[in-house]
Order: sequence, then C-alpha cells, then structure tokens
Amino acid sequence: MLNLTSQQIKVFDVIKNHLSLNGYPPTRAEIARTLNFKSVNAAESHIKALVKKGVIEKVPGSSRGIRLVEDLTGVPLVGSVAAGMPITAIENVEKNIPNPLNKHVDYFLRVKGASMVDAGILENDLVGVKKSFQPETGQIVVARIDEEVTLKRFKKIGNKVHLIAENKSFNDILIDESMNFIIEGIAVGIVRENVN
Amino acid sequence: MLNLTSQQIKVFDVIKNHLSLNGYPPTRAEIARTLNFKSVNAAESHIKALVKKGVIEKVPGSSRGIRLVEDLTGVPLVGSVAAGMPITAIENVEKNIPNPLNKHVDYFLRVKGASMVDAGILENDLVGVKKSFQPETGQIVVARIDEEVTLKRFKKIGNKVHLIAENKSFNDILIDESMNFIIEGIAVGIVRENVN
DNA sequence: TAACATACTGTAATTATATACAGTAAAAAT
DNA sequence: ATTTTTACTGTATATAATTACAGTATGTTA
Repeated sequence: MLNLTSQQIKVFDVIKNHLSLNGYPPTRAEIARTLNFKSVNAAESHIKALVKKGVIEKVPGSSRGIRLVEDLTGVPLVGSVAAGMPITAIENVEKNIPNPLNKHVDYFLRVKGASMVDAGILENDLVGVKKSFQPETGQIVVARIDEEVTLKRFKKIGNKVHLIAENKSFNDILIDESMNFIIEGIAVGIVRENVN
Repeated sequence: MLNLTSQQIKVFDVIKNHLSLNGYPPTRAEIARTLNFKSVNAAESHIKALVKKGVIEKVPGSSRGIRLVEDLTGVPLVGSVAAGMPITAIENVEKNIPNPLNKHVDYFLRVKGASMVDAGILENDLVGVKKSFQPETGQIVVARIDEEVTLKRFKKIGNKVHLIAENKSFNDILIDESMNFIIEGIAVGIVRENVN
C-alpha cells in the first residue's frame, strides 16, 4: 500500500468507495467524473499505475474489471504495540478482520496475559476497542502506563484512578502523578479465534 | 427470498457466486453463458423477475448494475433452537454476522446459561460452530439431548460419552442408551457482543 | 377462458466501456 | 543530463453491455 502518490491514493479511494456504496467497481468515466478529470484516459493511466504498484488487479476487456488486491474491509488487528507507537500505527497491524460486533470498533487488540480471566477474557482473545478517553467506572479499558499497553477494569475513587485486574493472583494498579498514564479506549466486545 | 422458481434461484446463485469470485456482478451474457442460455435475453428476463420479487436491484443503463438486496455475507446467528427443528433452519436464524474467525464456521449459536464460564464462555456469548459428528475428547461441542441443545466439553471414557460442564456448580452428564443424543458440531471460536 | 407468469430463442439498436494513440508539462529518479 | 514517472487533455475505435421488440411454448392464476 505504500509508494502511492497522493493522486493515486485519491483514485484508489474512489474505487474503494464506489465498491462499498454500489457493490461494483467504477468505470474509467465514473472515476474521471468523480475527480473532475476531463479525460477518461487520466483514470485509465492511474489504474495502470495502481496495477503496476500491485494494489489493484485489472481484468482486461471486462467492464468494471477492477479488483482490490488487499482486503480492506474490516477492522485492524493489533498484535502487540511497539514502544513509542500509537496503537493503530500501520507497523502494529497484523491484518484486518471482519467486525462481527454490532457496534463501532476502532481496532482489535490481542490480549497478553491472564489478568482478566475472571471476566471471561483469556490470553490471546481479541478485544474490540472503541477509542475513548473518558471511561466510566466499571468499564474495561485499554490503558497505557509507561509505554506498556494493558487491559483492566477502570475505577475512579475520589479523583484517584484504580486499574483492577479480574484475577485474584494479580494486584490492582493505583495511578499516581509520577506515571505516564493514558486511557486509549474502551473494550466493547471479544473475539476468540480458538477454543480448547 | 421465497417464491423464487428453481430457474430464478439458479440465476440468483450465478450472480452471488460471480460477486464473491470476481468482486463485481456478471453481465447478462455471462449469466447466459454460465447457465447455457442461447440468448442473453433469457438472463435479462430472469433479472427482471428477480427485481420484481425484490431480491436484487438494477441500476438501469449501468453495466453490471446489479445489487443483492439482502446481505448474504457472513454466518447465520441462531438465537434459540425451536423444538424439532434442525439448528440452522431458517426459522431459528436471527441474522447473519460477518465471520471474524480465520476458519470455517457453519453457524453461530447464542449461549444460554453459565455452564461453561470456567472455560471463559459466558452467557449470551456467540459460539462459532463447525458441523461435525465425530468430536475428539477434550473438544467443546454442541450436543442435543432430548431436543435440548447444550454446550459442553466432550469426553469419551471407554465407550461412554461424558458431557462435562466447566462450572463447579453444574453436574456432568453421562450419556446412556435411553437418551435421544446427537452431536451437532464443534465449537471453534467465540464472539462476545458486550463486555461489562 | 382469458390474462398472466415462466422460460426461453433470436435480432437489433443504442449506449457504455476499455483502451490505444498522440500530445503537453512538470517532477523525480538514474 | 537524460530517462522515467507522474499527471493530465483530447480523439478515436472496437467491443462490451443493456435493453427493447418479436416470437414460441407451457404452466398458473383469476
């Protein structure tokens, strides 16, 4: 997906949007119209460039014969978060997965460790996360403390934030001023790819 | 989806398959070729009938301008199973949901009760199920005992089948000849639509 | 029993679409 | 410094595609 020029990205997005809106790809003329090209050949040339760069495929002779190479539907799955990176940085994204939850999900995060087993969240589960900075007490949140990303239950007592593990063998965390602390989002669902 | 004739179903399936294989709908000529019609107008007439019956939409003047009205992607979600019905009978299907699991799922079944909480499977979780009649010991299965559908861990000891609940307050079930017993499938994944 | 729906074949016309070729111009890579 | 890539306009053409019209035949509904 990299190495695309800004114009090529525009053309790519027109194709992508046309597909999701109409259920079939646009013609050269439709692309040109959308981007105010006065010649259909402008679209054709961009399509050739996109094919050359491997992001789309062409079916020669076939009307609307354009296919997206990568599956861009679904929600990014973040396996582990590299230090100093925003969670959804491309470098962290393993793949895209379809969203089965009937609500908005910004990303899925793979759970490390067993700190939430008593809430029915196991290691390697994928937590559907909605970006949010104002969780309510009782919600399960994705928090970042000193560059480490963790899943805990959020509780505000007075104006102190407690992060509660749902596992007797784990200690709760009390946030204080010395910590580099931020709420990344709220857990809204779970996907488990394996049951044993 | 009902009231379609067998030929109309064939045409509908050609459209559906062409979409999933190629990413765009077929032309009249492609439909005719696939079904060995000698006239493109046979396809055109069937398309008109399908539009009239409300299962597809046409975009007039647009090449390949065919849309499926119902979203047929995804996997059926079965809420509860009516007595005497096969699990995936249309009557039991709540809706279709996209499959986030990287493997084949025949249907999702909504979990009733808390018998599997110690395996991290909570009430109202959606279990992704693959149809199978030969589970291995240790696998979590969907079983039907005397018309009741239940989720348990399968264990074969000698030639006796035990269905183990993963919850101390539940008793295991030992299957005997008097029971009307069948294995419906194997759990391959979980989707939880709500976390609290 | 008439009207309508199903299920096609066959022809034809208009329009939709892909795509090549000929240019121009500027930026980027070699 | 030259080649290549990007980014278009403009023209043209062969073919892809929709869609109407004219039939034939059978089965179903009113």
